[in-house]
Amino acid sequence: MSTATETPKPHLLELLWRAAPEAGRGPRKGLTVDEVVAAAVALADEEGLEALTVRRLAQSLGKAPMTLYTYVPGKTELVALMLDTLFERMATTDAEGPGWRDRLAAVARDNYALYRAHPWAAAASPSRPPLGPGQCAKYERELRALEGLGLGDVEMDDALAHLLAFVRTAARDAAQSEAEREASAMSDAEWWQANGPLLAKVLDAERFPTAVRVGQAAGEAHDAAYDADHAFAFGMERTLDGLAAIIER
Amino acid sequence: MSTATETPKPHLLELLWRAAPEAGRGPRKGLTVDEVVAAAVALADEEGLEALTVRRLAQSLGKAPMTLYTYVPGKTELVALMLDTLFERMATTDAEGPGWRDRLAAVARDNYALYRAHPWAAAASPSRPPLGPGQCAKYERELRALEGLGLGDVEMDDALAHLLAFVRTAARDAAQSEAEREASAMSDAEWWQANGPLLAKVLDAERFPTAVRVGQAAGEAHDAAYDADHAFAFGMERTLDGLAAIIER
DNA sequence: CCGTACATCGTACGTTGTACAATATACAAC
DNA sequence: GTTGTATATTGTACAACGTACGATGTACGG
Repeated sequence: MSTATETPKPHLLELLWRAAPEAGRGPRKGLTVDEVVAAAVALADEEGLEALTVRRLAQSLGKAPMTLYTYVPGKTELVALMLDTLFERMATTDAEGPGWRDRLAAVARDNYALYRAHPWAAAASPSRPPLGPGQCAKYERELRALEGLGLGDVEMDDALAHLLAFVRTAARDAAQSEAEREASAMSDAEWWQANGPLLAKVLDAERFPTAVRVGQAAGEAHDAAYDADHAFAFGMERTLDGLAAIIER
Repeated sequence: MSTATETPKPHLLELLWRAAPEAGRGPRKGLTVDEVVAAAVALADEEGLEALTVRRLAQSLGKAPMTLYTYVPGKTELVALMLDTLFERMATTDAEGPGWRDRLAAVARDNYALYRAHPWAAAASPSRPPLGPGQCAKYERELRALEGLGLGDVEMDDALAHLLAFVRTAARDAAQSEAEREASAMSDAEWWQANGPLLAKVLDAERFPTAVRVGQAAGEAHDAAYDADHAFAFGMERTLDGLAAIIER
């Protein structure tokens, strides 16, 4: 009881910063945390977040499922680790001009590209990501785009969070509508043939005049294929305009 | 083969508009779609989306689990129905002033209130919700706040989608951080005691000068309790400012 | 009055994350 | 060199999920 050798399970923070105690007794470890995380990222990239199961991941590493719990306390922590490595290796581009707007636009585009390349990340990432090295470096780098604009520290954090939340949502919506279109057995024509009559009957222009008019215009404009990217482009300009209101005052 | 009596399973649209064929043969139905949906909404309201299982829902209705599949083709369609009834019964408030900004602010606040009252809806609702009667009425009503401002039809749709996406994300983040705080076994003090030393060691101000300064300021300003509502207030003003750029031009 | 369409429901399958206990291994201490 | 122990690995097992399938009973159309 009192002499029980407590093996405190590694907290998430220790894993993120790779601050494991490095014990020496017992058999050698056949893997590293990085290998597990890398395999998980590869699997999620190729087959999506729902294909990332403990069993599949263990299989891809040539181990039994339960073995992974030696390296990671649970699936939640695994996803956090995946996200942080993604942030650490994130590609960045230079701003296209000297102004704050160019810098923030580059930040937005880089994040959008990241989430489009790894759709599982947009779906998985929580509002406040865990404070790993990758996240911290990203936060530092992106905050610099807002430095020297006359904003207070709190405003800088608010502004960045606002921009990043928009990008993440846009990417998530884009990936989702893409997945829905792929998963849908019906083509657009088939869907319209099946549901068109009912829709026409029920969406009369007297009950919903504005909705019918605007909805039809929007549907024709972007034929649902480039819908998501258009929404991102529109939203990014609006978001930057919104930030301009507190920057250029 | 050719004379096979095909029982076409009801499409989602028919369910949303309650356009079921109303067959007369066989035993009486013991429930209605509305009763099932209402019970599902009540269950999700009280215990969250993850507690909404077919078994629990059937139990709350006094039926066997598989019985529900008589009324709804699957869980996906059930959630769509839940969302549409939520939209149909959604409470709206009047704008606080005569301008477009007051109208849009009212739309944003109404949506935020809806998603805060029914957190599962913010988590479940897809980017493009199904075209049920509730969704259509909501779309019509909210578009009217954008009418007569000189925007094109496509721009009106873009602007509304942009605003609603922001609100949904803000509400989702708010609910998530609230849930995390409740689910966390540790209090803030405990967490800090456990992770503070490592964090202090690893977050040195030389590697991350801006991040440390801004992060500390942000952390102190809103002590994580009213964080989410603050983010909504800030983001709403920024979003409206962003839309102003294309409305007041 | 009968045949059939349909509501109801019990059972079962494949899937998930992971708790638990058994086994094998390699270093620390003597 | 031997022994004790911490630990990596793994097989089995559990509870929960959505839902496919088939049996059973009911009530209306012919």
